[in-house]
This record gives sequence, structure tokens and C-alpha cells, in this order.
Amino acid sequence: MARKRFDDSNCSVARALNQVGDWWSLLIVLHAMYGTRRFVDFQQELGIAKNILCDRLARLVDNEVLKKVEAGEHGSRFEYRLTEKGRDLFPVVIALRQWGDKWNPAPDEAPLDLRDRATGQPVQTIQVQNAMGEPITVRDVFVPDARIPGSKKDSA
Amino acid sequence: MARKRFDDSNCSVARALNQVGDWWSLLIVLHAMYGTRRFVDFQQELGIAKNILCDRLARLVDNEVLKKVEAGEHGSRFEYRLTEKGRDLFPVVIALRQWGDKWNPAPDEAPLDLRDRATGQPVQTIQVQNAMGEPITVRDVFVPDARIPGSKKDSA
DNA sequence: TAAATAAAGTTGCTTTAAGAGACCAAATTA
DNA sequence: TAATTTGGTCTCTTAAAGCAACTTTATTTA
Repeated sequence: MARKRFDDSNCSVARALNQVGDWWSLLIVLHAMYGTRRFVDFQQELGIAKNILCDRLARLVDNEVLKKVEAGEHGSRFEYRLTEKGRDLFPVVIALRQWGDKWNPAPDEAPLDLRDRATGQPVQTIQVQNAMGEPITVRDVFVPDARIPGSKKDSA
Repeated sequence: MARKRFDDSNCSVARALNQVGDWWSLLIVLHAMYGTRRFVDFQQELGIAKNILCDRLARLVDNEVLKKVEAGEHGSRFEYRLTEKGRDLFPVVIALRQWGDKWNPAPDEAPLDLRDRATGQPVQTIQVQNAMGEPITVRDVFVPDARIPGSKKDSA
């Protein structure tokens, strides 16, 4: 039925999920990061229905994750390009990718080897760090004034 | 229709989204990180229908993101607790939260102030780093052998 | 110049999942 | 023993996903 929306939620995670938290949106952003820009390419790479792709692209453009620009080659053509807001999803995508690689590795295939252009070295494992740059887990954090929406506790 | 599933995808992002990429799963994990453990609490905090919550909890348990443990108080009681795999979603949640705070700030409310227990200081902004610990963006990365599933290019 | 092709949608129909709310069973407490 | 609490299940309605066919505009190709 109708997926609930969280536009007005006071939780920024819920608001973020409202924009890119459905099945396709993040995959579209991912492929845009790979360099995909055209409607037909998204469609073929993702195997997504055209009407759904239309809808998702339009919503991503509405939310300023993508921008639609004319690219006058061949038939009527457009390109969908990441905005700064869209590129800023890079840590989210990388965190998801690393989680997937760690906990659900492909049985046959090695994880994607992402490297930094400047050093030629693999990208580091993404982690949450404290002010001193030390990695921390969910057990290390707390909310000062216990102002957690709908809950009373502070960590797991 | 049926939301497509990606169990067998050779893309680890797709596989990750298959486990936590629907509207509710990540929010459930988020609240579990806040300390929520019981069915009724999830239900009230999230405002989710009970049958959907049942389904999502069962799936998260199947995928070993949560574990269901008996906690014999009151009526028949269980607790849903994060596994290590579930706690490992911390960077994903934090990355999403920070993206939401940056690009869709709540008009009235300050972003959630997450702090590190050890230092009392706020948690750092999460970022992708190269081997030297320098922050990098999506434009700085490439895939050595151009082995990108379904695509030909390497970055946006 | 006409026909064929391609890109980007749109429309209609079918299937599936989400949501609301009623109902239910086991253990607890009063 | 009766009322509650917890954690579900069942049914029904509605909305969204998927498929396939059709449209439109522009661009090649014949």
C-alpha cells in the first residue's frame, strides 16, 4: 500500500530515507557515480521498468540529487548528472558497499576494487571517528540531553 | 508489482539494499541503535503497522542483522538486539544522518548532537579517505580494471 | 526525401506489498 | 479468576511496482 513518507520527520535519517531510501533511488545514484547519465543506460544497467525509472529520476531531480541537462546528440536527449548534493551521497554508498562486501560477499567474485586516483591505493574502510580521529562504534556514542525522538535511551 | 530483489546481484550495494534497503529496515536498525529492543516500542516509536513490523523484524533476524532473544518478563516477551553485523551498519546510518542534516535540515530543530563517550566531543563528519587518511570524493576514485557491472565508465 | 531508428516518456493493465484495524493466544499481574 | 500486556496473525483496502504497448520528437540511414 502506500509507503509512508517522512518529509516532516524530525529525524534526519528518516528525511534522508525519504529522498533516497527506496529500492531504486540509491542504485540510480550509484550508477550515476559510475558515470551513467542517460535514461536508456540506467534502464539497461538496472533492469528497471521505464515508468518507474521516470518517476525515480523525476523525484531525484526534484530533490536536487540529480540535475537534468540537455545534451543535443541524436534524438531528443538528456543527461542526468549528479549535483553536489548527489555526489555527497558518496560516503553513504561506500559505507553500504563495504558493509555488503563484509557481510554478504559474492560467492564467486572479488569485491569491487575502488582506488584513489592520487595515490593509486585502495580507498580506506569508512568508519565513524571521534574528535581525535579514532574509530568508534555505536556503543561509544551518546546524546548529551537524551533528546532522542520517540525513545528514552541513548545507545545499544 | 513486486519489488525486485537482488540477492544474487554481483553488486554489493544492491545486495546490501536487499537486506536493509526498504523503507523501514534501516529505521528499525536506527532505533535499535538508540536502544529500542521490544516489539511494542518499535511499533510506537516508528508508527509502523504491526504486520509490517513483524515481517521486517523477521527478515532482519533472517539476515542476522538482529537476533531475537527471550527476555522473560511480563507476558510472552522477546527482545530484538543488534548483532555485530547490525552494529556494523553504524557508518551507514551516520553517513545518512549527516547527509540529511546537511542537505535537508529540520527547519525548527538542531541536528542530533551525537558525542563520543571517551572524549565528550561530537562525532566527526564521516568521509571516504584514501590510504593516507585524506578525504576524497567520488571524482577521486577509479576502478583499476574497469570491471564495473553493466557500465563502461569509472566515475562521475 | 522518405523510412527507419533511437531516446525518453506515457498509458493501461496486472500483480504485489503496505497499511489499518480486528482478532487471538500465552504469560502476568491484580 | 479476570484483566493486561506482548507479540502476533487475518482480512480488506489502497497504493505502488512491473510489464508491455504506444507516442513523440529528433536523427540518422537508405
